[in-house]
Amino acid sequence: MPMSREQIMTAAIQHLNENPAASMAQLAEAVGISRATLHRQFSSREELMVALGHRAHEQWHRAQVNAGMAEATGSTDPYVIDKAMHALLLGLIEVADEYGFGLTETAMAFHPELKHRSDELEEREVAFYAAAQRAGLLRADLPVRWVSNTVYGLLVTVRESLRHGDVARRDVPRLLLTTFLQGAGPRRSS
Amino acid sequence: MPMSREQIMTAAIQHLNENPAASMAQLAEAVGISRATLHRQFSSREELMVALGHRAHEQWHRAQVNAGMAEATGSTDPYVIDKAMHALLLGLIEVADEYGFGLTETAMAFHPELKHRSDELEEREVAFYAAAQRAGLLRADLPVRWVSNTVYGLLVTVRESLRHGDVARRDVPRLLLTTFLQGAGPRRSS
DNA sequence: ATCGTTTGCGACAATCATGTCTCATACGGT
DNA sequence: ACCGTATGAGACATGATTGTCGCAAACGAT
Repeated sequence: MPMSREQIMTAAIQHLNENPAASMAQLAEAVGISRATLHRQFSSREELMVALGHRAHEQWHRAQVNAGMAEATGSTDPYVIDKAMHALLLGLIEVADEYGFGLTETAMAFHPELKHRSDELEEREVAFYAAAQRAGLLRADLPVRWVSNTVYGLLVTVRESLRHGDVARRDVPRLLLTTFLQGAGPRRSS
Repeated sequence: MPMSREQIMTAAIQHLNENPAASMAQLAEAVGISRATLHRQFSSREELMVALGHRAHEQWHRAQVNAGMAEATGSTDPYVIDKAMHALLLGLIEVADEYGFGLTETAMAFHPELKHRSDELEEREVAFYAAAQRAGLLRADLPVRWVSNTVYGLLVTVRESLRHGDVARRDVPRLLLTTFLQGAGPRRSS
């Protein structure tokens, strides 16, 4: 049975997470196929990268959908928005962990098609954070794009912490949520 | 007068912040010198990168020193530690902005010498954050390395926000400090 | 004006990743 | 067992980058 594109992509991503600058030859070896076969599935390195980016965006989008982000954005019920925000952040942890190298790799942002899709997804998320601000769930004195970039930065934090083994995987949701919402300062007396 | 190594490095960094994958030819052009002259100052690309990494580490170290981090680490006076933490974060903003490409570029972390120095600087900072935890200035329920990585991630946030023009530069210190210490959640009733 | 140094320019070899191609082989279904 | 297909191995051309070199021109100080 020929190794499917999906299988190749999964293995390629795992290797790219360790060595983002891996060559096609290195990727083929990591996947366990020959360079020729890799080129038969992805005619160029760029095509592979775009395919990976596309799949990462699908995952990202799925995290937004699964969290009910769109509906929550149109809602004014703090409970609905809060629940969506928690679910969204938990989903983003998975994406950041699986496609971590794409968080920082600049090559992904060069392709206009990928950049457009990325901007689109980010835009929806920004709208959601704005709704969370209106509902009083997020500080309203922060520029909403700063909030969005904060989530991004904290996902980099997650990735680094897991890469270095600084924290246990099961602790990450709690760490991310509390750090995002309460910060690292001491809990204020309520 | 020959263009000094320092001048070359400054111009090179500015260009690398825009295009982290720039070739020696592109860097030479950006600096305003010929490729041959660039090679006369830095015999190899690796030497240039190590020199840039070394300078970034110097700046980082300077930020720690200027903040009085070492003394504060040995202190138990919350005021001293708090003052140092604020100064440190403000200093790190400068470093992250100037050497931003080094935040994400993996090439810098491959050279053993640079990695060693980086680990050393990070270790001291971790010790400082631990002191801040003991003094009650940072949450004690967070792994100290998570705290350190949080600062790192928020510096990525700073860089992205400035790159995209999402926030004004003068607002960054306040945004970073309040986000780090209080998070993005609504201010708790004190 | 002259001399020593630095620079830019162009050429050069070497290396590496990419993309294409051929061909023999192994595999799978019938 | 047979046949079509996918695969692996390897060769090949190509392009980009790197690092080196030589030489002529520009520059600076005296």
